[in-house]
Amino acid sequence: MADDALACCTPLAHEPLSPEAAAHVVVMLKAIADPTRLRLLSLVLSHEGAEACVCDLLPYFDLSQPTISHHLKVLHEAGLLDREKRGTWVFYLARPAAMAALANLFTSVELVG
Amino acid sequence: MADDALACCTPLAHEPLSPEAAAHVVVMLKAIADPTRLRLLSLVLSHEGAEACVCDLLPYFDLSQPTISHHLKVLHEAGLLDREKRGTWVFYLARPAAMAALANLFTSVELVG
DNA sequence: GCAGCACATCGACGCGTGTGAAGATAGATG
DNA sequence: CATCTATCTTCACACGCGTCGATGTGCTGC
Repeated sequence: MADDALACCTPLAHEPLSPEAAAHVVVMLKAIADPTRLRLLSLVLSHEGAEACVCDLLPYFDLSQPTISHHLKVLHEAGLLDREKRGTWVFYLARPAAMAALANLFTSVELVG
Repeated sequence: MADDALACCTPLAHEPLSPEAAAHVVVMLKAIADPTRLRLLSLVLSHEGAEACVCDLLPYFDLSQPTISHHLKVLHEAGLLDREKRGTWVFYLARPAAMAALANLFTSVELVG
């Protein structure tokens, strides 16, 4: 599912997005269109090694642990973060390809062609 | 309001986004995190002259005119589209600066610095 | 095995939001 | 002014989603 999302990101300005393509892209956009999730993504991206465990992220929010866990799951299922279990801890890792796909969405056609 | 949105888009990976900055960015992201609005934006961007009137856009959707109008308003208020009235028609114009701001959000720091 | 920690899942609540019907506005035309 | 067209606004409704408390799972150490 995550790979599908990466494959479908032609620039918006290149040609009208089909309803199907739009539905695919929207999964990623909905995931980051939330203040908490956007900050979580930014925290992971700018953290050392572009990875962080849940316990690293919790202190930044006035939210319960289940809520943070829920948001991380959404980011993971949208293909924006990878999940890796190490002993007791669960680490979330940035996916550079997903970032590149999003950036490409908003690239103007002139710069590409 | 729209200009604020453009000013606040440092790359997500550069440093952890503050709650305030996240709230600003989310306004734009929420606007495009909807299949209808994403397609509307793509249609305007890829339309001749990067502009289109409401009547140009309606045929692409199985939605009522007020609903399309509502979505265009959301895109306009998020600073993604400009509005221009010409006689009976209302044209919506792409804002390249807004696209660039979004692209910059997902730019990795290595490529910038 | 048992206690404790890290994280995920479940169920429920309340608010935000996409949608359409009906009515309002504003410009063009005669 | 009367009428038609293009578009926006208002109101109401249903569904989605962010949130939390309680509970479940899985690993660690004693």
